[in-house]
Amino acid sequence: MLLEQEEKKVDPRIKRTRQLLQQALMDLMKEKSFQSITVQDIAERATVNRVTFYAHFEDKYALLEHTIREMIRQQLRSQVPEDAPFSTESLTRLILTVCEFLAEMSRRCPLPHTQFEPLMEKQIKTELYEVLRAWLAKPSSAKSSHRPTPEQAAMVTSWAIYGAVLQWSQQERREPAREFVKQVLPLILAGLQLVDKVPVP
Amino acid sequence: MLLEQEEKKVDPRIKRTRQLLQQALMDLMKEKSFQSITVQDIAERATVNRVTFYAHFEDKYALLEHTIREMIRQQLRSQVPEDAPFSTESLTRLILTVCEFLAEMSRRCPLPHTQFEPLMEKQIKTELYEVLRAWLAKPSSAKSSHRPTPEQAAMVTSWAIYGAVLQWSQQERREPAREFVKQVLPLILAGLQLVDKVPVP
DNA sequence: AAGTCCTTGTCGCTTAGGCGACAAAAGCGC
DNA sequence: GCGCTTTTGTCGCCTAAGCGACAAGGACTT
Repeated sequence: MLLEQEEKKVDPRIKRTRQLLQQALMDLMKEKSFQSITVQDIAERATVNRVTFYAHFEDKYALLEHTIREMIRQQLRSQVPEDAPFSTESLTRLILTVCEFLAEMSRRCPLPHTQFEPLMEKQIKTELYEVLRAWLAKPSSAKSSHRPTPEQAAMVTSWAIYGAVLQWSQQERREPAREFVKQVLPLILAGLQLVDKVPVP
Repeated sequence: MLLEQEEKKVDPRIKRTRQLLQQALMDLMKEKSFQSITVQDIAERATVNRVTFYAHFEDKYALLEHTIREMIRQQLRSQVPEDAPFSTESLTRLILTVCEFLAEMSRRCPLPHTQFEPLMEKQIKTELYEVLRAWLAKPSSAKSSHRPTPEQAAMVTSWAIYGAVLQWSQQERREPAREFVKQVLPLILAGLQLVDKVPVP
């Protein structure tokens, strides 16, 4: 209700420039460490003026944040089609996607990525929260006390999911992701079932 | 001498826009026929406004011309490093590249491409001419009469090469490109050897 | 034939992006 | 410490790109 007509009339040049910048950063990070990448490098690679960079992002850290956010968002949305109905299957895919994302990131940046782990955590949880809130908010129109609000449930669950996946991803001998998801799914589901109208499988 | 400081101070936005447009056209041609592609389609794919298209090209035919020209240029330059010294080996690579290009084009556009064959012919011969002229112009500073000028030789040779390769590419049972090049190389070379300072192998 | 729909070009006006230049702040060798 | 280079931000001025709207031509249906 409050946020409705988003991403409508954005100047296409702005969209393109941001796209170019974040693509440039992703490309560069395959070649060298984030620290050694300069704003100049990014601008050059993106075929964009350095000044233009600053018109869009505070600094390279802000761009990194935005980039990671977009990556996780796209990956989540591709697996969970925006307004899909809630189901244990959707939830499974959701958790699985986070597994793959974290595994991919730790594979690609073995050590140096420890410094932007908090950043990733923030972005991933935020996106998880958005998906979950959208799921839970739909059927709940009746106000029943003694039940958590969809927002509360979404918040708790997003933290729970991230925590579980993080632990999984940090094991050096980790089981297959599918296996892991099967094990933690009941845990995650337990909290959700307290919310109004969430189906019990 | 006359044309020296080319491609220096071109606004990067212009370069980028043209690049985007020609990339968009190439992508679209993998999906549908050139005739059925509209300016709108190209602009959309390139994330560029339709009006901007007209600021750069007369119509889609002009873009096609420019695109083909860039494609053949890049392919030639990648095989023959700009100011490589002339040698039979370079010449072989040159002819081979034209073979591959024409084969690729006729493979990709089996029938519909007959209509822009003249267009391709023009662009390919022009680029061939440029490469050859650069080769032949280098050592020739002594003016000897009764010998063709580098420009004449380059012109004749570019036509000869294109003609030979075209005939080869239109055979339905054609020999391997390398085989073919070996056979016609002496023919091509014969004319070049009349030019000052061209080494006889 | 008249009807709609789409594509093609072209027009001002607005906005984002490119540029040169600058000062401030890091790096870095010595 | 001290120069030296590189990087970082920030300033106006200029130019390319986006937009809405428009007329004019096809193409296709009825």
